[in-house]
Amino acid sequence: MATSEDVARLAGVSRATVSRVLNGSARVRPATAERVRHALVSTQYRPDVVAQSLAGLRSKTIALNLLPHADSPKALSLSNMGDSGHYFYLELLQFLEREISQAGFDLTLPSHASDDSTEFVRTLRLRRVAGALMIATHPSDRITSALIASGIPTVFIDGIGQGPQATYVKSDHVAAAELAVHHLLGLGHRRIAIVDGPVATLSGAERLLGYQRALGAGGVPVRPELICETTFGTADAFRATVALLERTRDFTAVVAGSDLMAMGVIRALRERGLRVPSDVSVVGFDDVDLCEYLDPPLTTVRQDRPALASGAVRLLLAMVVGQTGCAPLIVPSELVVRQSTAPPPGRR
Amino acid sequence: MATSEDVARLAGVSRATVSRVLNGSARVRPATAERVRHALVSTQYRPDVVAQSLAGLRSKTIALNLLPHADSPKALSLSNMGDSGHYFYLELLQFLEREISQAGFDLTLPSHASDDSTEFVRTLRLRRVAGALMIATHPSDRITSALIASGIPTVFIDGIGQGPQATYVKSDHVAAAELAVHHLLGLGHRRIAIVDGPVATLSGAERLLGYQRALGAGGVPVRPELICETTFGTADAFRATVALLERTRDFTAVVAGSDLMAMGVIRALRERGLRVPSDVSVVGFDDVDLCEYLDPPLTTVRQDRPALASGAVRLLLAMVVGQTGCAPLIVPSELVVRQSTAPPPGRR
DNA sequence: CTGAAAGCGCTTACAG
DNA sequence: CTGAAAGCGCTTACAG
Repeated sequence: MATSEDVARLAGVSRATVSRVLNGSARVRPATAERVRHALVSTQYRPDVVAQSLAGLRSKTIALNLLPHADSPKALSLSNMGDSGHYFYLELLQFLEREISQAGFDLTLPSHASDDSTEFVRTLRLRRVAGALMIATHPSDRITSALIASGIPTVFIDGIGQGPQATYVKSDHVAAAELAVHHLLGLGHRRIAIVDGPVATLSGAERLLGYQRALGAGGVPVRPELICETTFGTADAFRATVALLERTRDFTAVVAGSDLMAMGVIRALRERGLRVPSDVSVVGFDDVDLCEYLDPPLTTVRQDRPALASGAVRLLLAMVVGQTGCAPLIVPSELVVRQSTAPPPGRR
Repeated sequence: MATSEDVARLAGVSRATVSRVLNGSARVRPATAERVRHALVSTQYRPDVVAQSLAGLRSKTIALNLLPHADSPKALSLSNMGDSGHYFYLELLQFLEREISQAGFDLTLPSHASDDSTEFVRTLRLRRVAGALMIATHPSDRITSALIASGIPTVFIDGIGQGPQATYVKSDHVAAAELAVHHLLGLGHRRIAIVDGPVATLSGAERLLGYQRALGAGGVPVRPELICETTFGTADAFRATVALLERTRDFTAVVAGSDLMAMGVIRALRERGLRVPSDVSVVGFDDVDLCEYLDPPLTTVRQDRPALASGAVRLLLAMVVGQTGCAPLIVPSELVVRQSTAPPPGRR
C-alpha cells in the first residue's frame, strides 16, 4: 500500500505538500497540486486513517450508543436492541448507517471496560471519535452530562441534551399520542386505556402526557386505573394487559406504547376472548415494517425515520466541522390508519 | 490522560518496560513489574488504542459486515438488515456484540468508498482490524476469496469460506428443513409447499434441499409447482404466496423460508380465505422473538443464536492470536412447535 | 508556496 | 532484566 512518502517522491515534493493538497489545509501552487494529484491516483493512495488519527486529527469515526434508560455504558448498544422492543431503533439505524457511510465516516460500537461515565468519555476520546450518536439516553443520565461537558460533538436521538457541541433530535411524541387518542375519540371511544413504555423514558413519558392531554381536550376524564406502565418488551406488554384486564374490562380501546407492545396487548386481549378491533381497538407507535402484516394490520403513529436519521447526521456533521449551538430538531409524526381500530362495540 | 511516559516516570523505569508489563511481551523482574503496576493504577492509565495500532499491533477492533447475496461491500451492514427480513441477524448481532465487547474489542462498521473487493480488504487493513465477521456472504462472492487471501482472520457466519485464517459458523439448515417437513409429515400432510428465500443464499439453498430430502425420505414426490423462491422480505413472501395460490390450492401446509416470511405467507393465506392452521399449516425458521406473539403463535425451527455467536467469536479470537486452520462449526437447530401447524383438514 | 523537523503515543528489535 | 533508539504514517507549526 502506497504511503504519502511514495506519493511525495513520485510527485517530486515533500510529504507536507502531499498532506496539504489532500486536506486543502493550505495554498499550494496549482501546478504542484496537479502533479501531486496525479501521483495520488497513479499510486492508488489511501491515507492511513490510524496515522491520521494519531497525528492529532480527529478520526473519521462516529461512536454509536444505545442506552435506553440505563445509566451505564455497559448496557451495550445492540444488546439493548436485541429484545424486540427496540426493533424501531434498528430501522432507524439503517438510515443512520447509510448517511454516515455516505459522509465517509465509520461507525464504531466501542467496548466499554467500566460503567463509569468518566470512563465512557475517555473511551471515546482515546478512539478520537469525531462525534457520538446517542440513542435513547435519559436526560438525567450521568453520561449525558459528561458527554455535554466533554465537548465531543454529540447528538442525542430520542433523548435530550444540549450544549455548545451537543443537541438532539426526536419525534414529537406528545403530539403523536394526541394523534392516536384523537383518532380513537373520533371513532367514538370514551374509555381508553394506555399500556405505556417506561415513563423514565422520553417517549414513554411524552406519550403518556399526550394521552392525558388529548383526553382532557376531548372532555374525557383520565382514569388512573386505565393507565399501565411497563417496559417496551412485547412480553411485558402482554403481562401488563393481562393485569389490566383482571382489574377492569371497562374500556374499548388501548393505546400501546409501541408497535411491538401492541403485539403483546393484542395477544392478551385475544386470550381473554376479546376481539380486535370489534371489541377493543388498539393503536401502536412507530410504524415498524411488520405492522401491515400483523393480524389485524396495526393502526399506528409513524415516526419519520428518514427525517430523524438525516437530521441527526446533518447536525452531527455540522458540529464536527465546528458549528456550535445547533438548535434541536423535532420531527412530526403521522397517523397511519389500518385495521386494528374501529368504532366501539355498541356504536356501529 | 496519563500516557505511558507518565507511568514510566512515576515507576522510575522506561516506557519500554511499561509496555512490557502491559503486554507481558517479555520477562520483567517481579519487583519492577510491581512498581509499574502500581503506577498504572495510580495514574489510571489507559493505553492509547490509536497509538497502539500505529505502532504495528493490530487494533482491538473487529469489522462487521452483513452482505446477503450481494457482491458489493457497498451493501451496508445495517441497511441490509433494515428490511425486516433480517431481524434474525439482528438478534444474532446482539449476542455477537456482547461476546466481542467482553473480549475487549470494538466493533466497527467501516464505510466503504468503492465496491471493489480489493478496496474492501484494503479498507480493513488500513483500519488494522484484528479480524472480520462476515454475515451471510455468498461463497462465490469476490469478497469472500479476497478476504481469505488477505490473511485477515475472518469468520463467515451463515456463509462459507475457509483458509488458514478463515473459517465459518452456521446452522445446519438442511437438517432444520428436514425437521420442519418431518413434523408436517408426522401430522399427516402430504402436499407441502415451500416459499423459500433466495437459493443464491446459503440458508435458502439448504432449506430447499432439506425440504426435498425429507419429502423423498417420506415417500412423497416433490412437486415443482409447490416450490416458490423469493427474497427474505415479508412483503415478497406475501406476493409469492398470492401467486402460488393463483396457480394451485392443492396443498395443506407451507414451509416458509423464515419467520418473517411466514408472516407474509399467513397474511396471503388469510386474505384468500384460508385459515391457519385449520386449512393450511405454516412453519417458519429462526424463532425470532416475536414468533410467540403472532397469531397464531408460529411453529418454527429455532437457530441457536448464542451457540452461533459464541462459536463465531471464539473461533475469530483464536485466529487473532495466531491459531490457523480452524474447523468450521455447524450448529444444530431445534423444532419449536406452537400453533400454526395442525393435522391437515380431513384428518382430524 | 514549500520543505525540514518535531510530534502524536506506543512497541519492538538491538544492545548491554 | 532493562534502556536508548528507531519506527508506525501522518500533520502542523516554523522557517524560508
